[in-house]
Amino acid sequence: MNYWLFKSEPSVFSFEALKAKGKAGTQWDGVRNYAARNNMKAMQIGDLGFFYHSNEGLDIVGIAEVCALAHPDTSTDDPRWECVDIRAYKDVPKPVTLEQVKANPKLADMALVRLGRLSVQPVTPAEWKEVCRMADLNPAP
DNA sequence: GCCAACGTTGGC
DNA sequence: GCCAACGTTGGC
Repeated sequence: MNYWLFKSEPSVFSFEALKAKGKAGTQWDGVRNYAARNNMKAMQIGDLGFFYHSNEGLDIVGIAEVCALAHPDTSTDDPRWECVDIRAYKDVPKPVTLEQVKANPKLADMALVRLGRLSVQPVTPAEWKEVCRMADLNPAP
């Protein structure tokens, strides 16, 4: 099991929108960045990822579950781009803001802080546990 | 709305 | 293969 973080602008696709997709979830399309794509290719069914709202909110609002392995992104003809499918796993009881993440020394190396623009990021088990603790999600899934 | 950071593109 | 120009992202 690996942990990840998915970024999305809520005005384009929010966690609420993901929940509305139900168990089938949706393909996480539109990613046009090699590092982000490589992260998706490394994902396995059942992997979990934080769902982060960028631009508005600036907080981790929920957890998503990978429900299909990387496959061609149907939103483009370019065969380089692949994506996984994700579905909503659960809300976090208390959203964790970027400000809180930045203020926590344990999370100083998180990609969210260091690689601000990467849209699909890996999260270490230690970071996962810490953010879950901050979100009042005990035990961490 | 601005601007910094950074990834990608394309000319050489 | 380098590097300058450009476009996009995302925090503020």
